[in-house]
Amino acid sequence: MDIATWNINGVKARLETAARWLQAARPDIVLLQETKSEDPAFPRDVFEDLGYNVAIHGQKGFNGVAILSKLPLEDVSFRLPGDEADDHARFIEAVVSLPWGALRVASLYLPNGNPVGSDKFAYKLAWTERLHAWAELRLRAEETFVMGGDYNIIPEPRDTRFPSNWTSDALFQPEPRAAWRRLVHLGLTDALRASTPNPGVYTFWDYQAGAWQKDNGIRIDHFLLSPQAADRLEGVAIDREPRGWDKPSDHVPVIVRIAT
DNA sequence: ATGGCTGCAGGATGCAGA
Repeated sequence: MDIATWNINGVKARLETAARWLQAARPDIVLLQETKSEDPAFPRDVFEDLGYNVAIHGQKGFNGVAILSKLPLEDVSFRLPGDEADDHARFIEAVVSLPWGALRVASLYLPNGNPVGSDKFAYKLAWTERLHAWAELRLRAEETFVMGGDYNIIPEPRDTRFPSNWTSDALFQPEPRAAWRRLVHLGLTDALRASTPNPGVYTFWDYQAGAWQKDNGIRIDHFLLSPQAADRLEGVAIDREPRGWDKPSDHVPVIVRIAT
């Protein structure tokens, strides 16, 4: 089965583009970020008509995550534990049943954190620690899970065309990069890096300054897999095509293939 | 390039993104 993650930068602005991609790629599960839609306004029908069950967690104006699934979604929950005061819609998880057992999927939208040193940066680091705790708990339970989303972290210099452009940016600071390494060192597999060590593998290109045309990209959309999920990893792909369509998101889908 | 776009809320322009 194929599981995709995609920051679509506005579900209402991206309806045609999203439907076009879903019909072409036909993923079984899609983890969406930056839906930017309150729940009553979320265009469920469009995705249901394409054969998906829909679980959403949105808010007004920004953020917002969702899970689309051709299989029924069970045990849906909407919050990353660890801070009851956090009212950002950045996390949703659910479970699907497969012949070999339960697969947990999480769609996460990690805070951007700019500017460095601000409250937003502190929030990013705190959120990452909460994600670490969540992953640790699931690993201890030896669950089969995939956590996909917009991590807003450039893990290494090879994950950006021009590392020097990002030295002052929250996405490339030592602290979030260390947090990423701590996540991986828990025993999670960075699906893309299980496939290739090569540079030039990006998931985001800025709208500005011809970044797409110049291939001035960064890799910030990731899948981390538990050992049980990594054992079933059959392939990973980044679909750059929709970045070249009209009215594109600035991110493209990343897809993992999991053996059923 | 001084974020040079884009989406959203709201009804002008500011916030947020990365």
